[in-house]
Amino acid sequence: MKKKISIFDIAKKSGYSTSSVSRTISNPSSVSKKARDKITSVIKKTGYVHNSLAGSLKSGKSGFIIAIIPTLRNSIFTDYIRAIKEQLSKKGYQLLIGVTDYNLEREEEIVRKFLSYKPEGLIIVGTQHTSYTNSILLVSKLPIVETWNITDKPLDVVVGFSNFSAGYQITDYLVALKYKKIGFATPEKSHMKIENRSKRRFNGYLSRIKEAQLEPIIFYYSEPMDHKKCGSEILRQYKKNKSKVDCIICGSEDTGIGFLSTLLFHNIKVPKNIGVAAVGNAEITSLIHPQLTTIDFKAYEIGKIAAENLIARINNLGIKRRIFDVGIELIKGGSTMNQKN
Amino acid sequence: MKKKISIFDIAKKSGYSTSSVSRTISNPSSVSKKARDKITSVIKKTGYVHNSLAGSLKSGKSGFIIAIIPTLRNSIFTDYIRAIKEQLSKKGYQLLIGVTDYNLEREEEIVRKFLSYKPEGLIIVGTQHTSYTNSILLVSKLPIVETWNITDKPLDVVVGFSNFSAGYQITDYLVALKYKKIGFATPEKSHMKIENRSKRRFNGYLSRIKEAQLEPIIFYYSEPMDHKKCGSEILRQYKKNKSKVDCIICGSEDTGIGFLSTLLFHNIKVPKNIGVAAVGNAEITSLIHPQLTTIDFKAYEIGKIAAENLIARINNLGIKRRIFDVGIELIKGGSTMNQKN
DNA sequence: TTTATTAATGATATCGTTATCAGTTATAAA
DNA sequence: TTTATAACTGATAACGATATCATTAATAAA
Repeated sequence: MKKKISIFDIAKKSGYSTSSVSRTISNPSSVSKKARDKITSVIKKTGYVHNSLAGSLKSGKSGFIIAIIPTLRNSIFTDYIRAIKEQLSKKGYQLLIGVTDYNLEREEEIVRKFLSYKPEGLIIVGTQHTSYTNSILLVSKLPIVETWNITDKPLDVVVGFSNFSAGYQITDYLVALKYKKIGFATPEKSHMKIENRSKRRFNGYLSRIKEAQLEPIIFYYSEPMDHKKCGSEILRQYKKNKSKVDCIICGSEDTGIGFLSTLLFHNIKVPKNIGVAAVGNAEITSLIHPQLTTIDFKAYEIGKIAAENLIARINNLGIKRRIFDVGIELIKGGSTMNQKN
Repeated sequence: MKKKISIFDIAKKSGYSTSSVSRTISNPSSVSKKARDKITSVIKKTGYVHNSLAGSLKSGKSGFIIAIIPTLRNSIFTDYIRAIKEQLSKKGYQLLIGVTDYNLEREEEIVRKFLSYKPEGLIIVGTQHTSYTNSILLVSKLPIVETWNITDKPLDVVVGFSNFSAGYQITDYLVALKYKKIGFATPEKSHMKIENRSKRRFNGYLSRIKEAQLEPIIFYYSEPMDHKKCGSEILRQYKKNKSKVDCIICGSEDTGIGFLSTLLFHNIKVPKNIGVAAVGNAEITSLIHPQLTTIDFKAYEIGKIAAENLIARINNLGIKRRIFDVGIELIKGGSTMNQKN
């Protein structure tokens, strides 16, 4: 059994000290060219592989960043992770991903487990956590960025948008289009235990509906379900009394996509027979024909800004702002009628 | 500045040795209930967080698994990662993800960097690597699973499917549907530098076309492009001479989706005016109306089997099989005409 | 009761780095 | 040339766990 090669072997073979070898690896410019060249060539020749674990142990810097998300099933979160990953890679940080499945207890477990990797920072989806999660995060004194939901009192930094505003704005657009009977589809009991996003979107809708002096029309569906099932459940309710509603806002992009494709499948014309819109966006909404009218959450941007801020915070660059509202974007698709100018 | 609490502090405060504390953490059943309870309570009280890095250093087991993928932009790879992540989490392994952007030099860099985390295994997309990558992987003696493309001589284990067969099977289906003028859209110069997947799919098509004594009709588009641009480029070529082709197979799911949605946007009826199919699948293809006829690669399954095999290999469970062909699945959508029985 | 066996505990060396500090050599200033 | 400063190098002690081996306590067998 051959013993593994360590920094000592490189030191011996190159005629320099372990210190110089270590420096050559982590900060080459602090070593003379002569030494650097010699050491580098020995490393190549021997096939030596640096051990980051040992390095991190001594230096106290692991280079790990934790990102905690509810699921990998939804493209908004994979876009978000992609943004984070890109930013971190640029700066040499390693990403560790935890998936909670929308479960706060699972989140707590993950946080606990992941803290043992001695991360330098943490990005987490949501602003609501168990009290134990909150306390260990606080005690850890780690830079933390909470994301998606704007809150007044973040643990540290928060990057997101207002769900109320999302619901409000999509409704506002439909009101402007002169829809008079605007419905809203929302899960009966939100499976989004992590936060009551659905409820907030719904409240935004309600608020705008009242301002317009219209009647709220509510469609409930039970979760968890896949796109298509949600769609057919809403369709069933819609069919019961078509004249009562001229447009339906789906509380999430998944539901919107499912509902729209269900309508198309049943040859119900959109937007001629009924308008469809959704709070939430995904690449796919622009590929369906007609394109789905949505509120885009800018998942990528949230991830990007969150990661940038986390890195700045880790490196103690004076971060003053603690709340970043990245806003939302209205995407006007063909699934609702055209604006009359 | 308060000193950080270590296993020594827990040992002292609980009246047991560091050995017992360590055992309580990593193998509780090897410690008496009395000791375990005492130690556990001290850990809770002090808020002690275990340091996996130090543990890994001594034990030589990091618990890290590396997965290297070309991109996070494509849902087939996020599904694949999700499968891997799920399997690894079950067994307590940590996933580190590297993204190559379809670049073999980048892949080499990533492999080198990631080996410094002393992973216990590696799952990688593709079977073609730089010679340097191959050599460090071989030297590392790590369990390795290559994925997606079946190859005769894997580095270690390979899990995937045959691209030739994918091209062949979709063509076979269209032939069976009595299409006579079947076109194939493929990138002029594949941006998939990592392997010539496109070419292999195309060869599968050619092979079946010849057997059917039909004429091959080729559409080239230039990459990299987004879905929609590919779609309109193919549309342009199609429009030049509509009578020459009654059905087009797109070499990738992205292109298929883009082409189909472009056709719908231009009010060209599918499959009435033209049939559309694609090699490759994504959740979205079933949500578009009409549903896109595709060859599904079973991304999730590849990831799952790859991870399961890697874990088995790490734990030295007798793995005999080295090549896993997970096959492919024909999804019959409405974007091609119905089978005539 | 005595002996054999098993379960539980502890002392200590060690994993492979880097931080720290001390020492040496090279370069610039006087 | 001498002195001051900067650039480079090296010896050594950690970082915080766990593996190993030795020891003691508890239980079963004789």
